[in-house]
Amino acid sequence: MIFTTKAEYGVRLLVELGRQANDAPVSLKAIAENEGLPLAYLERIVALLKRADLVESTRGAHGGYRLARDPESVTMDEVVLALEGSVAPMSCFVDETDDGRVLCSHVDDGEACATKFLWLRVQGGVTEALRRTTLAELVAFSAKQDVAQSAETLGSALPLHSAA
Amino acid sequence: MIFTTKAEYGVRLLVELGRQANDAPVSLKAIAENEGLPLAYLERIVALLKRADLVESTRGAHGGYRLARDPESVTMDEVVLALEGSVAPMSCFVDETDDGRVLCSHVDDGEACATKFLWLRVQGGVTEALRRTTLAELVAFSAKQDVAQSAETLGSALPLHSAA
DNA sequence: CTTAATCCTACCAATGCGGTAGGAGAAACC
DNA sequence: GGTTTCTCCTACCGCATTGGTAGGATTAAG
Repeated sequence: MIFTTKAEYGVRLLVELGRQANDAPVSLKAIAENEGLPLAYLERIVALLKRADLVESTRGAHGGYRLARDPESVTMDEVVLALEGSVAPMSCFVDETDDGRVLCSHVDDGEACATKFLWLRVQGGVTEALRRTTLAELVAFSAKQDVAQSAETLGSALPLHSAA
Repeated sequence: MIFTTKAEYGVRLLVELGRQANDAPVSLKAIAENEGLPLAYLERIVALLKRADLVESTRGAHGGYRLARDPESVTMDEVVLALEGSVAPMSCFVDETDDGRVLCSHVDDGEACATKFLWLRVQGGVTEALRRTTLAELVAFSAKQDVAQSAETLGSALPLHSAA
């Protein structure tokens, strides 16, 4: 498994916030009910997003969370970094270098890892895929799915659950 | 963490076998000592590789393992699939479809996952990186490292404890 | 001052991972 | 034929992490 539910729930949370057109804060309780996720667990997850300045919060009644930045500018690699810590292909990749880029620890014990070469490629593939996906894109996707689904459940003749 | 030590050790094992020029089988004990890995654990790992027809074994004294195929033709996505089961970005990706391609389980409970869209991209990035890396490439890389290292530690230009 | 929300921290069960132990078969070599 | 050296197989175990809960403090609206 590459990611844990932290990433899953955290991204969903952000998408949910992104769907909100106005800038009124959304309570975690609403999101938890909407997505069917445990509230107490979401609280800990949203804390990670806040620490990374991806969401803002207002406390007290009628409070909640809203996106701190334009969804277009939020790329998934920052999001996943905030949620999962870092994307390390292998346990020997200790997270040293500032922003998620990690390097192998046993560089030269005996023979230099041929595996390191491989894992670096994999890591590149993952971070590239994450970086080229923005929150806005996911929000748009989710909105499209909504349309498709309501059409399908209503029995109309509109495009089905395909992407286009 | 994307991969466990199964992938790490398994790939190393294959590289070690690939370094062997002749077709004489190599014992796990030799590999374990060479790489500093626990023998009993390697036994379980190599069983996965054998089940996937990536290595052949001969039992008894002077027995051991050898590659079952040309290293050029062995891509890392088969290897990792054999070792790790499947590369699933998220726990909701249950491995159904034959060869490692996995799909999301909660396709349409409430709203169709925008996250699924993301994880599929990530999975694509990983498998693509794995598929374009062959065992032969890793073996060559490891050999190159040997030369560089022996030159550096000995100051001479002779091969060190390499296969030949 | 009650209510609804964010915050914070400690706790807990289950799972999986890395590793060990102890053998049982199979082939080479004396 | 027996010993040695391997592959094979299965059960076990400590440990860390994950996913989730509990309980409460703080803050602000009404």
